[in-house]
Amino acid sequence: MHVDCDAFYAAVELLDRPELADVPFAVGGGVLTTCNYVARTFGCRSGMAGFVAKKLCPALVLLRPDFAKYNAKAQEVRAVLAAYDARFESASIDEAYLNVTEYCAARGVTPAEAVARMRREVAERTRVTVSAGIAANAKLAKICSNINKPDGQFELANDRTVILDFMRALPCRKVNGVGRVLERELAAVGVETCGDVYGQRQYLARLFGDKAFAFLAACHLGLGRTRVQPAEEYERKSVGTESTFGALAGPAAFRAKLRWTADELEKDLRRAECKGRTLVLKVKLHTFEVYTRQVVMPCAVWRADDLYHHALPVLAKLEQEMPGMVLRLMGLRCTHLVSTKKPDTRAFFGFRPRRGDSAEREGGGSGEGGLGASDDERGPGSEWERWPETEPDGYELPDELAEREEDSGGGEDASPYRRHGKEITANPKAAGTKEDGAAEEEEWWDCPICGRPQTADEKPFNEHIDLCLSRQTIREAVQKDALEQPPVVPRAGTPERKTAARAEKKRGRPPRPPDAVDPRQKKLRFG
DNA sequence: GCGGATCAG
DNA sequence: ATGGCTGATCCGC
Repeated sequence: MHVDCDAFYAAVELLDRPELADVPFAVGGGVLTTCNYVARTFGCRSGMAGFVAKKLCPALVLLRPDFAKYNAKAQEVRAVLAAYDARFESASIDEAYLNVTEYCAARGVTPAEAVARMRREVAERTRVTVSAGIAANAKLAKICSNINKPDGQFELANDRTVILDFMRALPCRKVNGVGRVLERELAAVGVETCGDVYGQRQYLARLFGDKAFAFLAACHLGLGRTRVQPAEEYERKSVGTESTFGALAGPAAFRAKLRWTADELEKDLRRAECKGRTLVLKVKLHTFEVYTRQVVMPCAVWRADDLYHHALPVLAKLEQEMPGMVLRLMGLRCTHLVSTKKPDTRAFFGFRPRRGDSAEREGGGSGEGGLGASDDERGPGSEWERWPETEPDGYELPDELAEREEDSGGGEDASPYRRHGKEITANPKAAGTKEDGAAEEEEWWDCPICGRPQTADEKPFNEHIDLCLSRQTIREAVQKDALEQPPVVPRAGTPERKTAARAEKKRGRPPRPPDAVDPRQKKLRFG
């Protein structure tokens, strides 16, 4: 099931300020209309630029957003959701996916009954209305939650024929991951609904790539992921900050802005409890052209001084490339993150992020990128996420796609990181349930090499130290390497250190047949 | 890997 | 004349 709060920011504001009920108002940039006035009059969707809305509706009252308030309310809503699926997945501040299979089985109720009850409970406890979609997978549920909005629900039967009929008439754009661009490109080849995909299938892979084709095929068939997991179990991949300003020119001004940006990024990295080994500089010219340039740093950093120090040459080079450039935006982003958090022996080397399977995830995220067509772990009753053994609909899949048995796809729908607030908080306990078992005081031993707390257990602790020592050695070697011979073009067959590191990295991973090559293991990461 | 581009909220 | 910010993925090279 997918739940979506109705005009969330506006709804929360309305609780505080009932006098707004009669006036058209919006929060922040987007037009969010509990008042419905702007929406009805101008037929706009919830995401309209504030200044555009103001032009259309001069009486519009724009409120300054108060994210602390919205987050607090979101937690209230989530506390209710937790009673229906403790492992629900927050997709953003006002959206979530729930698997209510167990809830329904345990109580002998239908999904529609459970969801109706959940929506009633949310409304009673939080005074916020939510809409919900009930369907066989996340992709369908997301679409369905928009059908009877606001304050409604829609169930799409878990039936092949019903689903195929539903998809046949569904405009591609309704599917999460199909944006403006792809919509237009598809329309250009006669594909406007998901049903149209079938007729044009012979062209699609060539035109849009295998990933997009697999994604579109999944759209036609109504396939999507069925796994739902708490947002905090997803691995964060980057932390960045950027800001827009009036026209900015000149090296001195650039440096000042860069310094400020680095300061901001340090704060964000601190909050995210991580540091990064790759630094990406982004600029937008006054002409709105966007450029990014990245640099790999010798080690992961988080301090503003270090960020600035490494970004400055990148900026200088950009200035050289484009003399006299005038900026309207500057941003810095760290990727190849290394956690600076407390936990956990296994996660330490980035081998296996806590949940134990993220290393297995691969592409297929949210964007159009979210074109991942195949799916997560197969759960019970999840045959719709599986490619049929034979292709009854006549798709001829490239082998690699058809055979993909593992893999996650990671979801074509909203990324769990998008939350308008950065931190990803753990799911709250169910509302109305007692605080069972206060989290026992955990004990940690600090590793003498990396300084990170480890579980206070002798055997894993010693194993960690072994690992840490070898890792430290490799890191130092690589760094020395990088410093001593920067311009040397790597010759084939030389770098035994890399080989060693790669072998090292495999440790702690689940065993894999010796000849099976996992392309995802290519990356080297040092923390 | 890098850089550009698309997408979502 | 549809903006700004954060984060993710995919493609071509």
